[in-house]
This record gives sequence, structure tokens and C-alpha cells, in this order.
Amino acid sequence: MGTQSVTEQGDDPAETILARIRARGGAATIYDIAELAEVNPSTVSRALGKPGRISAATAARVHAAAERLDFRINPMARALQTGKTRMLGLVLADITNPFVFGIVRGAELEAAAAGYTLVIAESQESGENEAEAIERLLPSVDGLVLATTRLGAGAIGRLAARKPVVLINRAVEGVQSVLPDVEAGVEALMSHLAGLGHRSVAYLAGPDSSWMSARRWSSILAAAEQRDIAIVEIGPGVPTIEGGREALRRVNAARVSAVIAYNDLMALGLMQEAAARGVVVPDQLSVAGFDDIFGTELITPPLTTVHADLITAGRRAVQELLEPGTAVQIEQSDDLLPTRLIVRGSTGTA
Amino acid sequence: MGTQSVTEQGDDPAETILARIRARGGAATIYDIAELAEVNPSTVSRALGKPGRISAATAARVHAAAERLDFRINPMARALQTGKTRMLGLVLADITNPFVFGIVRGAELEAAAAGYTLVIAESQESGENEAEAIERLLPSVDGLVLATTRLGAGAIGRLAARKPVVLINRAVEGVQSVLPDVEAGVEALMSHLAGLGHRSVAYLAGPDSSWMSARRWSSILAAAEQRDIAIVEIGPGVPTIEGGREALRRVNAARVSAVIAYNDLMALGLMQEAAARGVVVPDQLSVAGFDDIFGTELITPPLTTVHADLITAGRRAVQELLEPGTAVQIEQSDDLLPTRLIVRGSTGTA
DNA sequence: TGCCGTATGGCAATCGGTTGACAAACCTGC
DNA sequence: GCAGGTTTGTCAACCGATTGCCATACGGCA
Repeated sequence: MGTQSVTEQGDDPAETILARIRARGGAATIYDIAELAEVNPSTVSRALGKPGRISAATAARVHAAAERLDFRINPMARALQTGKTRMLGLVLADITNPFVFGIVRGAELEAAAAGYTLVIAESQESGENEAEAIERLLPSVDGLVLATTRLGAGAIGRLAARKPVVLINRAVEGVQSVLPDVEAGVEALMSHLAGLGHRSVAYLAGPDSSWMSARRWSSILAAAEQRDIAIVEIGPGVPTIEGGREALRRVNAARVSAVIAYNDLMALGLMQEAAARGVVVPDQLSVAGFDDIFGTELITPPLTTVHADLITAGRRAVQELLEPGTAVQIEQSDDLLPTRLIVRGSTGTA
Repeated sequence: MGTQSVTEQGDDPAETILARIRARGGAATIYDIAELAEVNPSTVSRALGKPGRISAATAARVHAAAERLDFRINPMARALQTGKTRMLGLVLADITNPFVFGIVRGAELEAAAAGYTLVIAESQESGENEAEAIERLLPSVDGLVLATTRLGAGAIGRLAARKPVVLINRAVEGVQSVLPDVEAGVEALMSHLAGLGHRSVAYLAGPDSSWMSARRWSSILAAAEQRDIAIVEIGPGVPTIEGGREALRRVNAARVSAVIAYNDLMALGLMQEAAARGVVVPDQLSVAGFDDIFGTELITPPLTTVHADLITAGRRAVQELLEPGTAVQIEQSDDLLPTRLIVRGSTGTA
């Protein structure tokens, strides 16, 4: 014995405390740490959360104890006191639309970097689900990113009054938003089509309620007028492959040489239906879309589309949520997301 | 005056309380309700959460007051006391893989139906990110769904000891899991290929660490042996389109007439690369994949694949998490998810 | 009328952190 | 050696719900 003492667990204070934690069947708390480091719980809290407030020596003891006990802060307890949950909500209309990939990834990235947790809710393109999901989410998040939702401007405004809200691909007076440079993308696309000799073009619109569909249409209209190209709007349509397929008939009936779809999903649908009906793309009909989603390179011919940097959109939305520093200037700010035309095989000479 | 009294806000107790709530800048609490309904906070709690415990009359008063004040329970406060957060974590390797669509949607659906919130974390195919994400998530969720992660069996086991865990597309001793009926799908696929006259087939494996890749390979191996078909395993490879593209050379070198890819993404990559190199599918090479993801119908020729019901996988994973009723029998339980062969154009006669 | 069992509501402790107010200890410099 | 200022750590209240225990009220029954 003596130096060669029996290694009894009981004599190591850390072991004693760990045993107690295990017995209670939970995780270590700051009280456990306080006991082990022989300080007050409040000191633990500050050592862990307010760098500089506690002397380096004590802080080191606390950190060592925390490490030893494998301490993990209880987010609920902290949230209860501070009112901040360190969670952000991301509301999507349809998670099976590859369009959301980039947004989700960008938002995740940025949120994780800031130590925030991202909660994703999807409404499956249903307004009720969406309202419900948002209500469920609201009390537990510090802010909300709304990506092309079904909500009306009024509801969004009211929401923004309760919690910070950032919109993606949509603008509402007084609410922050992240928008792509539609103008530039459309300009490039219309020049491209004009250069190929198209004099008559159709725009296949998305849902009536879609702010972005209207925005794209107005840009396209302006660009067409400027170039003296005939333009017609067809729709509204469901923003899915199915919606695109169903619209082909009306597009054909319009006797245009090119069609611009509200989004890539609809463009893909148009192309599938065209292939099924023997309409050759791009010889008989040029097709273009927006967003450059997964799948645009898969189809034959590959789809010409206006690329938007969705990852950056997701990142920036979260950034703006986290730092209200950015002024609440919507529209016309120079920070529209860059957009660029990707020319592939689905567009050809008229 | 009298009946025609001045409508002063101050005389409506609800208004007074609402004003106070607004001033404090927060939401209504059970204490506010208690005050308005003239009962004790504990009565409010019970009226709202324990049906039957409080008399119908009082409960009605409480509910009316809650409604009036637009009460929304504070999830953090409840979680702190009960230890249950009513949140579930879903960990994905890569959210940009269309494979996860169904899983996410199914899990969302089921979680929402049970009043739970789903928190999604993605590791971007990196082990470190994943461990970090899980650590971040763990304290705030009641359970975890792990969909084809990078974690080793040991780590998963340790995790399962801390919180309920359900695995998708992977089995670990003693941990619940949701698995597809690989056997049946592979049988159907191999019969199909054999019927087309293929006598020499390659399997393009996924990552080394992938449990499912190994599982598929062993099934394929068995089915090939049984049919006296020559089979080779090529790989491991990255489970993406890029990974598939890179593998084409090795597949060609193997001089097989058909290749089965670990998943659809790799199969799509193989086909893209084949098209780029003038290898005609299916005339010179038949290609098949697994999962039936978005995009398999887009490519030309469309991809033959083994469909798995991923939505159901997501749903069931959440169900098992929520009701531990299900016995912890992994493997060999009859509840493997049905699987079925979808024959499309990418497979043809040898 | 009186006794007992049950239905109902209240009291107060509790979950695990955070934070304002304060006291003790420490350092200055004169 | 002491006034004045700064660190550093402690005390105790608090966030908003839940819940075990208890007191009262009420109904039934003898």
C-alpha cells in the first residue's frame, strides 16, 4: 500500500462525480463542474462563456473539469434564460425539388459556422402545412429563412414583426431578402435567343402566387420589347416536371420557336414531353430554364439555363439573419446575386 | 354612458394582460393565462396537457384564455423540465444526393404527424463534420436517425447507448435499423440481366466504408454464382456522378457486357462518360443502379434500377424512434422494405 | 347527520443555465 | 500604511414550464 495504493475509484473526486452523473442517468451540468473545480456554478458559466471575465488560472481549472466530465451545455436551459435558442428555421415549399439543394447546403454551412443549428421544414407546396410548420417552428428559432413560400405578403410582414425573417427569391416591403440578378440573366438569355434568330418566344409561367415567376416575366417582357421579339406568357403552371409536361401542348399551340420556362423542372418536363411527342429540341423548339439544377446536364440535349448561385443565396440569407448590420434596403441594392447564362444543347437556331 | 360606456381598453382584463405581454416583448406564458383565467399556473399546465385532470368547466376557461392571448408553449421551458425536446435529428452524408429526398420527406411527414420537429444535419461526406454535427445535435434531440453515415460501428454503438438511434441502410449489432430487401431486388435484377443473355457482369462498388455497398455486393455475388455468371467487383469509388465517370475506364477494361453500380448517381456518371466516349448504352454496355432517384428518367436511355421506397424508410425510421415498442431485432425480421426492379432503357441484350 | 373516498385546484420545488449586484482580495501609488 | 480603483468570484433571482404532494370541496352512502 502507501504509494502502491489500491486503485480505488472512490478516491478520485472526478470519478465520484462521474458515477453520480451516470447514476442520475443524465449529462454533466455546470454544477458538477463547479464541484470538481471547486468554484461557484456562476464562475463556471462565465469561464465557459465570457472569455476574460474569469482569471486565466481559474478558467483553466474549469475547462479541465468540463473536459474531464465530458460536459455538453444544455441548450434548452440556456435558451430558457437567454431567450436565444441558437436555432434557425428554413422553410421550403418542396424538398424534392433539386432547386433547394444549394439553398439548404449554403444555409447549413453558414449556420454551422456560426454555431447555429438549422431546422428545416417543408410545406409540400401546401399553404396550410406551411402555416402550421411555421407556427410549430417559431417559438424555437431565433430567425427564419423563407425560401419561395406560399405565404402572402401580409403574413410574411406579420411574421417579420415577430422574429427576424429573410426571404429568398422574393421581395416584401420592409423584409430582408436575398435576390438573384434576374435582369442580367434574362438579358443574357434573350440576347442568346435573339442571336439564334428567334423572333417569337413564349414564357411558361410558374404558380400565380410566385413572386419570382412574375419577376422573371416582367424582365423577359422588357427584354423582348427592346429587341422587338414577340413574347407571350403561358400559364400559370405547377412548377414541377409534371407541370412542364402538361404545358407542352399550349406551348406548341402558340407556334413559338423558343420557350423559356419559369424553372428548370418545368423545362425538363417540357423536354420530356417533347421527346415523347416527337418534337425535336432544339430543331423544332428551343427550351431554356432558370436555376441550373441537378438534372439539367443529364437530359438530352442538356438544358440551357440561367444559373443562380443558390449556395451563396443560402449562405447570405443566414448571414443577414445573424447580423442585422445589413441595412434593410430591399431592391436595387448592388448586392443582387450574380447570375449567368449556361448555354447547352437545348437552344439552337430558330 | 352606462350601457353606452366609453370603450376604454383598460377595463378589459385581457387587453391589460396583452399590453403587458407586448411591453415585455415576448410571448404569453402560462402565468398570463393563469391570471386571465383566475387559476393557478399549474392548473393551466394541466388543463393544457393532461386531459381529464381538470374539470371541463375550468379547462374551458383556460383554453379560452390561452386562445385569447395567442398562447404558444415555450418548448425550451418544457424541455428543461421534462428532458424531452420533441426534436429528432436526421443525419445525412450529402444533402445534394437526390437519394435523400425520400428519406427527408418521409421523416418530416412522420415527425410532424407526431408533433415532433426534425433537425437535419449533413456531413458533406466528411467524418469530422459528421462527428461534430452529431455532437452539436445530440443534446437537443430525443433521438437520431442516421442515414448512411461515415461513422464506424463502434461510434454508432456508443451513440445508441446515449440516445435512441435508428439506422437507415445499415445494420449494427444491437441498434435498430430500417433496411431494404436487397436480396429480392438483386435477384430480380440478375434474372433480368441473365434473361438478356449477359454472362459477364461487373459491380461498381461505392466507398469502402459503406455497409450497403458491401451488402449489395454479397447479394450480387451470390446471385451470380447461382446463375453461373462471371462477376467482378470494381472499386471502391466515390458515390457520386463524378465517381461513376471516373470508373468507366476500369469497367470497359473488364470487358463485361453489363455493369451494376452501387447507386444511381454512379450509374448516371457511367452513362454520361460512356456517351462522351462513344460507348453506346445499352448496345455495348448495359447499366443498372440502385434506389431509383430523381434523374434516372431524365437521362437517355433512362436508367434501369432497383427501386427502394425511401419515403417509407424515412417514415419507419421515425416511427421506430418514437415507439420503442418494436423489438430490437435487427436483420431477418420480415419487415425489410420491399424493393422492386424498374426496367428502363439502359439494359439490353448482351 | 356524519363519514369517507374521490375529484379538483393550489403550493412550491425543480430542471440547468445566465446575470446583476455585491463583497472580498488584490494592486496601485502616495 | 492607507485611500481608491480594479479584478475576481459568489449570491441569489430568474427564465417558463411540469409535477409530487397536499388541502379543500363535493358527492355518495349508511
